[in-house]
Amino acid sequence: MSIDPIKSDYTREKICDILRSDLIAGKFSHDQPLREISLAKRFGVSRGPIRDAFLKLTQEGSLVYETNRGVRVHSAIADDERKIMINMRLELEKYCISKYIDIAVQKDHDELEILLERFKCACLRDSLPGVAESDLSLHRHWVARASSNLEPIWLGLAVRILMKYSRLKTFEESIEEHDKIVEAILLKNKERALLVLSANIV
Amino acid sequence: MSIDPIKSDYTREKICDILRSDLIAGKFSHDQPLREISLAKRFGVSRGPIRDAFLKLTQEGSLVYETNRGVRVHSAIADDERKIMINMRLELEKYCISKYIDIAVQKDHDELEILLERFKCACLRDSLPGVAESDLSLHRHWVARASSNLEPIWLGLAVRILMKYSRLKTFEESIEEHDKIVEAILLKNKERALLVLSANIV
DNA sequence: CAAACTCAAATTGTTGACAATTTTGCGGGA
DNA sequence: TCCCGCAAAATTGTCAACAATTTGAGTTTG
Repeated sequence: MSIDPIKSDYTREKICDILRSDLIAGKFSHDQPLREISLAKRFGVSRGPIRDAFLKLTQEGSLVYETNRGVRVHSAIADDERKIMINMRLELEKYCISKYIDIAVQKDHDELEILLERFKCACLRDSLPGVAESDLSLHRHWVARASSNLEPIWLGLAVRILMKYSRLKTFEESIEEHDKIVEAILLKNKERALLVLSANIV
Repeated sequence: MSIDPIKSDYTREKICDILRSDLIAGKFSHDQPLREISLAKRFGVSRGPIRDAFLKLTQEGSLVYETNRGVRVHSAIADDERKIMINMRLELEKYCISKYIDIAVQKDHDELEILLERFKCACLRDSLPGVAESDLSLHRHWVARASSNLEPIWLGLAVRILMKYSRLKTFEESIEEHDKIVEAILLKNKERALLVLSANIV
């Protein structure tokens, strides 16, 4: 299912994902307005799908919308807000990983390893948007699998947290951390998984 | 500002708010699909604004979207998911109320009392959608004022939490609880505000 | 009788056009 | 020089039409 990587027609989902990783990677500056027309041209679609993507990203909190004035990149979060968010994300993701270990089947483990590999490749290619996207996809995998209810809430947190500090760690550190997390999951070692997760989300 | 209650042209924001309170009030059943055309007719607009509202509500987590199949009402959350959400919401709203007490000016306090009054009226009129909407507006006031960054995250939590248990308390209890919260805020008594808030969010 | 196929109806996805609003640039006057 | 207006340009808001996809009833076929 959905194995068409060459297909170049952008649906609203893809546009949303691309814009999100651009946002996380810091390709836009804070408070910068995003114009529907220019992005429509960039992706070769009309304004409809762009508006859809804007609305999703607005709800996630990375964009701000004002009536008749469109959207702009959200301003940076304060340190105390960031602390609250990290605590929430950590609590949430701990619950999800714990549950994921319980319910994951072989097929999930296969997908997990693919996502990890994709993340490593992005790190080695040193493409920041790619790293941001695959990092998010990896975490999103176990969150979504554990609870479709918590996933949108988690996504909003993760995006905002990553937006500012995405350059904090070296790619080598990131690879090692995610290696440890996935390894613990595959071994179904809950305790260790939660421990290494806590080190990753800071 | 925005005092035009008779104005019958629905912008996407209003449509979104109306649908959200209907959702919270339980007007739709779980897994029920929502059709763009029928809602477009109901609100007297085209499908565009309806789609916008769907995307926002999907991101908040009360609707689920599937490609080419539209949206449907999200299924009920499990008890352990609910616990996680309540914890997160409480932590978040505590932070916001505490900050709100620090930064609120007279104008905010005026608005707060208006929102409380609106909530009481809805309770006495016994209109469940109205109660849901004004309850949310009241809490949203101090959250939004404290942090526009945390607001969308808070909204997603609050909606999902309220969706299932909105009939749990009597309206008299709700009025009393909110009276206490607002009273504590106006007196700038942080400790008491956080205490009564904890009793309200369960 | 059940499974598979066919085709029409219903629904979503996308687009381009037009209306409404906001922003921008340019003079004119104190 | 500064500060209004005012009109043009840019941008968002909404709509109706058409394309693509899914659904469902009816029919055929083994």
